[in-house]
Amino acid sequence: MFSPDNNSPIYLQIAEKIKSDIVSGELSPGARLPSVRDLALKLKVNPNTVQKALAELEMRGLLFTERTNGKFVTHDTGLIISIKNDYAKNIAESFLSSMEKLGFSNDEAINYLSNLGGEKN
Amino acid sequence: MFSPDNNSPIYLQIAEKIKSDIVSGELSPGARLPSVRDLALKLKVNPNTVQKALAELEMRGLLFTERTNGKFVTHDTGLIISIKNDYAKNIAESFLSSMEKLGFSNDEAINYLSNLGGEKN
Amino acid sequence: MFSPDNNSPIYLQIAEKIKSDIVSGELSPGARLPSVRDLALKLKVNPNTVQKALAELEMRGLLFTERTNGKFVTHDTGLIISIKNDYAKNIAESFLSSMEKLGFSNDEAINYLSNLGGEKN
Amino acid sequence: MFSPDNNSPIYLQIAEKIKSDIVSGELSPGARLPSVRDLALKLKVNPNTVQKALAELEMRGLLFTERTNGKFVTHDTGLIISIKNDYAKNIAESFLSSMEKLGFSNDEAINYLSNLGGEKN
DNA sequence: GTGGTCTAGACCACC
DNA sequence: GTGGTCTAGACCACA
Repeated sequence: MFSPDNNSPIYLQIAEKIKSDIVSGELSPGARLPSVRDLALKLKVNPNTVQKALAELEMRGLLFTERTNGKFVTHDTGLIISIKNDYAKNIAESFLSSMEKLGFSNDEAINYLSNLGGEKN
Repeated sequence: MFSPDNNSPIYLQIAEKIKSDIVSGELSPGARLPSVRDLALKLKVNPNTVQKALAELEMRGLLFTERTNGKFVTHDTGLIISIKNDYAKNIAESFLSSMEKLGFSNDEAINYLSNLGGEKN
Repeated sequence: MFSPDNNSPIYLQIAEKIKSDIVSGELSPGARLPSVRDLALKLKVNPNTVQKALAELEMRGLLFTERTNGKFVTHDTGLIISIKNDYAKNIAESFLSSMEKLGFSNDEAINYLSNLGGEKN
Repeated sequence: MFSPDNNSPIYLQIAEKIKSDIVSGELSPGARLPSVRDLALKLKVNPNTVQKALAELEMRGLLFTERTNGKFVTHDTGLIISIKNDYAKNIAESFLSSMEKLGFSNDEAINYLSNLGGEKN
């Protein structure tokens, strides 16, 4: 499920996946996550790895823990939206900056994207 | 100059920098690079690190070596362009995919970029 | 085991050895290599040298790495075969070209080989 | 003319070229070579490099020097033939050994060569 | 002075 | 214990 692929540590891949599930609404505010053990089984990784991934998200406030009961998605939709925007901004800026390094101005980069979408497969 | 920043190894940062200098035309085809030792001094890193960075680029055909004489940018402008396009495509697709994970459609992602540009310029 | 012999750097000798173990089937697809440190001990060279050798093979797709877990032979048997054929072709063409420089036609070169075999076996 | 290509030092490339010219008969026994200076000009390399190449061949007895008069191909045709055979043997054995590393038996290697010749472009 | 190789030894993140 | 990165410093062949 999660490849021990080249660059990115597994726990971050997992955290990323859950984060995008939350931010894109696939995991609703207040939803209960499967237990660490179940997640570990499902993802075929060490429970410690899942634990580390969830700790990451809890630190950022996207999850909270009810002792003895499990881990839940935050109810704070404002936070979710704000995190979503932060990420979007980071991704967008990093995109523009990468393209700039290749010699594309911002406008050229955006045009490139539009054309790419047009040709797509 | 090049710091052991977050995630990316120094030698890759150096390789990236030179790569973009080549594809953006800042380093012309056939241009001679500073010697490995000089680069190392300038970038304040170990010569081996520079060596590793340049080996990366040589592998991809962006550089070639004249033994005892130095390292040079390839004369193959076709290759340079093709590599530039490859990179642009990868960057663009990875941008769209990241944004999609946040719940943005391709069009929304592009719009987001345009607005971002609007705010900044 | 691997000596700084005439011309070829140690790391390439190591890479060659492992490459031929892979293409000749001595190392099966998916097989796990000994750890970099263990190989270094066994071959009596510095771990960095082994690292460099394996990086060569990883680049060509013959190996892949699972971080924290080890290095493995690719499962892509098609690739292995294709690389084997590439090498065979290079070796054969370089043989014919070398013999041609000595004044042997292709047929003469092949005959020479056959007779050589005859004497030895 | 002679590329400062990757692996092989220029002086060896030059020595090889002259050696095969001698061994293949293109340079007859007793023939006078162009002066070191002329060769250097023609090959666009440093005279020292030519000097080193010729010294190599002189050492093996393929050339001899007449002071004030120039360098000449040896008259000893027996030596030329014997050197030719030595080289051919080395090349052939190294071919078989390389192919063996890829998993080809001697017979398979020879067959491979024959087929390659048949398909040739 | 040019690139290239190698060692020894240290440190890091990850699992 | 796994791979990966980096440094410092030495040595070599070549031109």
